[in-house]
Amino acid sequence: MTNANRRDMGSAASDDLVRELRIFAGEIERYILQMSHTHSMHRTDLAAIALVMDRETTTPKDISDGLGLSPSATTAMLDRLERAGHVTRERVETDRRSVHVEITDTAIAVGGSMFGILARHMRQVLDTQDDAELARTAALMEQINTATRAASAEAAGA
Amino acid sequence: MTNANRRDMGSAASDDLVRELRIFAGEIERYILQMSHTHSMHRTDLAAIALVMDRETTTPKDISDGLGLSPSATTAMLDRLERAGHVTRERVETDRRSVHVEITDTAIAVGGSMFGILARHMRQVLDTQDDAELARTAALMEQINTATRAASAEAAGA
DNA sequence: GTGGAATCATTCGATGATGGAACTAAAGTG
DNA sequence: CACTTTAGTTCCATCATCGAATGATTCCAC
Repeated sequence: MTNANRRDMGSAASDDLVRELRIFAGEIERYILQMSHTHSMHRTDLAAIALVMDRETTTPKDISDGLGLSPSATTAMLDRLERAGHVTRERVETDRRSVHVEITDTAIAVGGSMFGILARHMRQVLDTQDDAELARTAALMEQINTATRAASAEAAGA
Repeated sequence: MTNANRRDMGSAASDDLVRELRIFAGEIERYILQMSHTHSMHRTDLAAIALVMDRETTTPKDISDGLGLSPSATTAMLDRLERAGHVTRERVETDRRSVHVEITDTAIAVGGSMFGILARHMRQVLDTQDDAELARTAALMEQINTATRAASAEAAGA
């Protein structure tokens, strides 16, 4: 295999992976949309719950920045989520202009039931794979997630 | 390494990957939300464009089924997309109750520019990886995408 | 061929998610 | 201390979405 051939193969495999990741983003969005209807939850609400779960500490400003919502839309959404028992809000002691948003066990349970069908289908695929391969893929996805988070931050600043 | 250890490691790697995929779904959702605001496009519109691009042939019913929208919301959205020059609609010759939805070059260009920042960040990660590893990961993602599509179909039927 | 049922996309009117303006409370700065 | 900035909320207008109704088309049993 010459260097020219190696370069072509690298760029093809890389492009393939990017394309599959793009398709995954579309497919899982559609899965979540289906589930949001089944559970009568608006999908922006679900996005906010996912953000609160993925971050260590969350304020309304984190949510409005992260999802690109206006402050007033964020307030209205947190009102909905609080009414539904999915989040709690508490004034931050060190900066009383702000509020700390916490996820509830109710929201975690709803989230878990939402991914039940998907988890079953995914398990069928993953159980046929080599364990060391899965570990390497998980490590790669971790790096890709960091890159995606950096891209979001850059897009938010642009 | 005993069988008991191997079993634990396998389930841990599998769980790690599922978790990273879940995180990826959240992160890329937030990236897309940022971009939808930058480009003044509603996120449901983006989801519809992605669906039309990922499927070979699309009708309003495919879109309303796929995204869980009502037929009337689907019509309103296609009106928006058509006005923006992102899709075209043509009556299907073999069944004149229906409409065939086609993506335009304009939409493809907008989609491309939307993923520019993300593509750059991802390229930095992928360029450090072994090519054969990328190819294996791409193949695994392809299977995961098929499983996700099956899960959406099951969720839609439930 | 005919009548009725089913399918498909659209129109219409009501509901509620979202953004912009205004506001209050709190923190930061010179 | 006075002024500016930050953070979240309230109020009101806009528009995305839903359910009901509609018209056109296709399917199916007789």
